[in-house]
Amino acid sequence: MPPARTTRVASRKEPRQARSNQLVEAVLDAAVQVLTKEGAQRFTTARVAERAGVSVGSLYQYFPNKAAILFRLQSDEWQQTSAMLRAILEDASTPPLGRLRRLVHTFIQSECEEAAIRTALTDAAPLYRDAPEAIHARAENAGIYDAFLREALPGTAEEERKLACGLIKMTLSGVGERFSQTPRTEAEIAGWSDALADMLCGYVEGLATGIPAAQGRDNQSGG
Amino acid sequence: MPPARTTRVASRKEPRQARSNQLVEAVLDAAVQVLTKEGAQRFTTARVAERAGVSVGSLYQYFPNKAAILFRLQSDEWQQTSAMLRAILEDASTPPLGRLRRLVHTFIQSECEEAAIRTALTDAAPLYRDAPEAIHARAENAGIYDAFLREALPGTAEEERKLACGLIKMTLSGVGERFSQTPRTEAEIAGWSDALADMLCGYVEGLATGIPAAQGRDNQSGG
Amino acid sequence: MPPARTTRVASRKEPRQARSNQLVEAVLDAAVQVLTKEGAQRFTTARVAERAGVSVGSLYQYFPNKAAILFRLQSDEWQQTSAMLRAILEDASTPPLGRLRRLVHTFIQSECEEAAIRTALTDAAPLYRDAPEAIHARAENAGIYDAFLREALPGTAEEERKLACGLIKMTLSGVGERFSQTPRTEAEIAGWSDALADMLCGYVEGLATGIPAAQGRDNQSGG
Amino acid sequence: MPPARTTRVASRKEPRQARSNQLVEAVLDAAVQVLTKEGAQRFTTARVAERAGVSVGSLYQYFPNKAAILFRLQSDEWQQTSAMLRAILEDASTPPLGRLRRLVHTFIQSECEEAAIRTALTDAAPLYRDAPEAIHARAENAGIYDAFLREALPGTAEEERKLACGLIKMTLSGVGERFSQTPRTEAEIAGWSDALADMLCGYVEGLATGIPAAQGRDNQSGG
DNA sequence: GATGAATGAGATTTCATTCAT
DNA sequence: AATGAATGAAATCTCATTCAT
Repeated sequence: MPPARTTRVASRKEPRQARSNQLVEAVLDAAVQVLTKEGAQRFTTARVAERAGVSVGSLYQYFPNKAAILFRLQSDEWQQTSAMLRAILEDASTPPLGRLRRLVHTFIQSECEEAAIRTALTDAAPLYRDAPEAIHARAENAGIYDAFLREALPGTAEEERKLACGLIKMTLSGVGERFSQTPRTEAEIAGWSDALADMLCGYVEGLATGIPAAQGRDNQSGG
Repeated sequence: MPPARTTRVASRKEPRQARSNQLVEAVLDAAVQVLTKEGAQRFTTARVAERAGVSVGSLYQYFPNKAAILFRLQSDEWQQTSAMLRAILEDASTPPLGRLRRLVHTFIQSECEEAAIRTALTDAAPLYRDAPEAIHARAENAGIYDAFLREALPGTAEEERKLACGLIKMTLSGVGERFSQTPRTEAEIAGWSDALADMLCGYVEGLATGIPAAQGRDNQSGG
Repeated sequence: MPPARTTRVASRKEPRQARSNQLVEAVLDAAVQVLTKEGAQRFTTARVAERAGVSVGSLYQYFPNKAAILFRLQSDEWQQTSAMLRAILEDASTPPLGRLRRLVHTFIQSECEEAAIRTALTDAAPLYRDAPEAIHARAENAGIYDAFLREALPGTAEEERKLACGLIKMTLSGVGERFSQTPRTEAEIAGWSDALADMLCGYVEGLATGIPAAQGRDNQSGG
Repeated sequence: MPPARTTRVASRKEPRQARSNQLVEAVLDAAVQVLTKEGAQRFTTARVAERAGVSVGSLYQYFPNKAAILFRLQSDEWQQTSAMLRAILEDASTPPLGRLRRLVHTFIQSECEEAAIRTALTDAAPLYRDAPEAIHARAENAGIYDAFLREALPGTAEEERKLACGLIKMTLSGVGERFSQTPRTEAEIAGWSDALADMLCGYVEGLATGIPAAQGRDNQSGG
């Protein structure tokens, strides 16, 4: 990969009424529309400005460059996902694996609903991916998973937990991304979510019992 | 998403002579270099031709457009992966879950080795993704997984097997992609591969015993 | 002939401000210069922009593509011709054949004056000819001729008049085009115009008297 | 118009068996096909060579450049027209105006039949038009017309005859070109040809009687 | 004589960004 | 603050012609 002229991606001026600046909202809305209706290839500042009903000049008053718009969109997505994660994984009224299963269902469902924008954002990722803000943002929800696993697997070693955290996270987002690439029926979503939850819960339970599903390891017969 | 002007992506002429093959090879080599050293954004036909030491015109004699070069790269990747899949999953001398575990290790290892080019190809995917050749190519190794699961889970219903196939495939590639995004040590690779293999083997074994790791399901206590 | 990728040829934005109009005018002026001084072969957007003293980008802000510039030039030509046609053929103070004669003179004169640009535009015709706007524009002055002939030949059947309309129109433009291909003196222009007018007036008069100059028809002796 | 880098357009080597060289014929056939099926825009030497089943190299052994192929096509057309002209206008067994009428019918008919190739050749004209060979070739059939008019209008002055020659020629080719631009039925062809013949015969007869259809002249009443 | 791979100038068009108004 | 006209570098792709084999 290239030295990646790291584009500064944070908003140029923080609009005084955070989140409520109409222009910023209009631009972000328009950006989503352009992205989903025209694709990442045709995502141009001119098109976004036009659809937002503002001038390019105004657009550039709040976003230092094109990447910043995309990053902001992605940021919002991440924030929503974070909130969902937190709401589900921290829900003490449900046993841990019940939460994990619910998380899987909710996450896959939302991935399918947002497939269009997510695909487009992924396509556009090279434009904002390497910005420091993006790198930082991605690290964020690691903590939520960790707290969850700390609760689900009380006795586990730090290292092992970290690894499990990462694996669950990657599996969820990787499968979510791929699964939602094709349009899905509600039944399909439910079926796959259950299967994925089975897999993840099985994994976590294996860790809990200390007898990891070690089938296939060299010293084992494996099925 | 947009109607996606589907680019034809197949090679322009089937080079038979040594000279031409050299040119095609040179272009593909150069393409990999440009992609990994400069990134998908700066992947231009002019740059590829220059680095290959040929003229743009020559390049266009063998590739109808830029997407075709990228697709060819991706195609080769897929073919290698296919071969690996087949070699490992069809190895009758190893018990099924042993093969699955070996597959995970080999796959993750290779993902890490090829991380740079794979990331770049992913970035460039919008350019060739919708070409009919690409769509067809992606469907290909489904059969290998299916045969494997048919052997590993003899009694399973068609539908259930299909789902498991898809889930394993998506998990493997999703986790592989995400894991290899950061540079990894050999130890990390081994550790994560084992964890991922544990998860997948556990899942398959669960299917085999007919007692899916149903923890967390609504009618269950969940761990 | 080929399916002819029909280029949209209408102006990109309707320039309202003085500044923009200036730019459009500059481009059109430059286009005429390039066309006449360099020929249709060397008529490129870059050259036009350069001669107009604007950037290519600006040019493309007002014309969606090269064809649109040419079409606009042709359009203007057609409009001028239309106006001339109308002014002459609708002039009630002159007897019909007098008007026809005057039309011939004026038309041939103007064809000779604009020979250079007209030839160049003809050369470039393949670029805009098939655009819907062009097809529509060409049909326009048919009405003027028709009204004229209705007056000159009151008793004639619809069908016959239509044919005469077309014939006169084609003769005028066909001869005009060919005659103006070589540089001409004023005397030549006058002489040929008179001859052509003689021919056309004779033809119309023949239609009027109902005794078409049927010489040479199979049942006739023919001179 | 530009100084027009006058391309030498004559064949590079006169193939020994004049007109019978298979390669030349194949190329010319292919050229016609490419021109009519793909249009002047897509008329490339590569395409012509491919359709002719020869290599570009071979093509360039007999034609010095692309323009030469087109010119040769046009030349052949002109030669055919010349032959037709001569056959009809020199036919002593028919009275002059009868011949003229027959010429009109035959010419218009053939224009309609060859519309496709003629349009394409016209589009391509800028490529060969200015070559000395082309300029010379165009002047050729003037003689045939002149001899004809000398016979039809024995007493006419040199100058007047020259003018009439040119006018008839331009009218015929101009109307033929425009009329054949739209597809026509046999009935249309017959009807228009008669009308055009009426006009031309009327004109010639007017010259013969010495009382040119002077309607519309300033000192006349004009119908 | 024939071939066809190689060339590379050149054409069209797009788009992020600036800055005068 | 807002506008949107202007910029011009850069990207993709074509094609007439040559020349080594």
